[in-house]
Amino acid sequence: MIDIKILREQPDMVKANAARRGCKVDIDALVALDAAYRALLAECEEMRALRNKLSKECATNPAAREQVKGMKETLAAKEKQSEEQKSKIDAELAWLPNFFAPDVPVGADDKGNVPLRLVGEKPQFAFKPKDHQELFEKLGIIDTARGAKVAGAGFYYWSGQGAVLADALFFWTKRELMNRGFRLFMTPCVAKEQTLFGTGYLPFFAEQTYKLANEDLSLIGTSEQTLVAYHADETLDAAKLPLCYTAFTPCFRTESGSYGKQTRGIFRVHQFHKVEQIVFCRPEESTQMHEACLENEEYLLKQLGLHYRVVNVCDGDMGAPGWKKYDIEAWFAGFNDYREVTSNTNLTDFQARRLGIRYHDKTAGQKGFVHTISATAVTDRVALAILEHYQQEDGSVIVPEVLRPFTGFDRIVPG
RNA sequence: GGAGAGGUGACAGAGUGGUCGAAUGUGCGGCACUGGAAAUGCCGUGUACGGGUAACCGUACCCAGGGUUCGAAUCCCUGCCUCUCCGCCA
Repeated sequence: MIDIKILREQPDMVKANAARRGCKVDIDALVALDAAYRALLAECEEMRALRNKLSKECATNPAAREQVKGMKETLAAKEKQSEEQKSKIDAELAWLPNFFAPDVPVGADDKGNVPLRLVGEKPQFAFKPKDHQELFEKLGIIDTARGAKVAGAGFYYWSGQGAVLADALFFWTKRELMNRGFRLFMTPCVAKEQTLFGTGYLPFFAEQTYKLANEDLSLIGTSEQTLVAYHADETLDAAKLPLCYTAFTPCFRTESGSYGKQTRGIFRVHQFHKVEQIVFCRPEESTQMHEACLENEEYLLKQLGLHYRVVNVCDGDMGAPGWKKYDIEAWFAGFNDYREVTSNTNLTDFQARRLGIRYHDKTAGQKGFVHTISATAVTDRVALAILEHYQQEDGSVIVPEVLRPFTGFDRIVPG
């Protein structure tokens, strides 16, 4: 949600931003509606002030009672109209996207993302590297056929050494983040509509969510939803900021409309697993915290010995809530390409406004909405990158050293 | 799942139709006292929206949504949540 005052004071800027983001809201009509609403609201408040005044006289003055009675219907009608205008304004406002950081590149889709740096070495193979699907079939560590049998296409099982690898990866990641000041959570895996709205997933990504029948609940698409909304309607003490939270949860996405996109293996699925980084911070800190989260992501990938690149995501590839976003694309030897493994967005006050997450600096007497950062730490995709990166000619996979204390083995072998 | 109790400001806790945005206590901020502190005393201390350069003014908010009434924290209905007891249960 953007500040409606910006809409009033700089409608042209809002209009330009909406155009750039492909937002179809009629800004001029919205501005006009807001003006009409405020005029009507002033009328209502005047009438209420008069009513309150007369009501106090009722005990001693019967004439006042008759006068107030006469006002009742008119006031009720005006109030009803102003409420209708307000909800219409809110509904439109909910569709307005966040603004962009000045350094967000222009582009139509992910091809417009700007690579910032390459890190690590591309692994060299004396043989033709397999993609992760070939590998897990050979190793017997991921089972998509049985996933489909039990839950449908897009679901899968990790099993045996593969499940241990994924488990070790997630466990290790949580420990690393805790060492870097993150508080670990286990969160609900379902959330109310208000939560999805507040975090900016609704109304923008409604088709992506699994809604439970006959309940005001959906499966979470990410623990960002439950972690950010954790502080909904709260005022945080600025002295305690930034707050850095992490959680591991499954993430459910319908992926409707994404057929044909990188569907081989389990790259794009209905359920994946993620360790998340969430930061609540003061507005002036958010750029720095955004970079800090990126540094955490890079640290993890470096420790795992993976080759990757960092890209500055362009406007055409960024969701409506985002102000600036970095993706990290790891090298997938079997695909012979870089593919997104993590994503890191500075949402500024977009979510905080919707959820009512404020901060109060008592010493400076400063108040406002916090900024939130939402960044991946690792997901299953990182495990897939490990498989492709560390594969051997015989189809076995070497386990990255940092994970060995948690796997208890240093090589995944067929079996 | 059954039975009961209850949801008021940062917290505790009054208030059962009007001058209540809300007593009192604690906490917090300021001042006084002190060599300094404790204790004590005095003053102040919610949020949002609208209007105003500002001092300030108005409106709304006592879980949420409806209703009764000239007027609702207070009465009625519905929902949500919490607590206690019983049952069931990983």
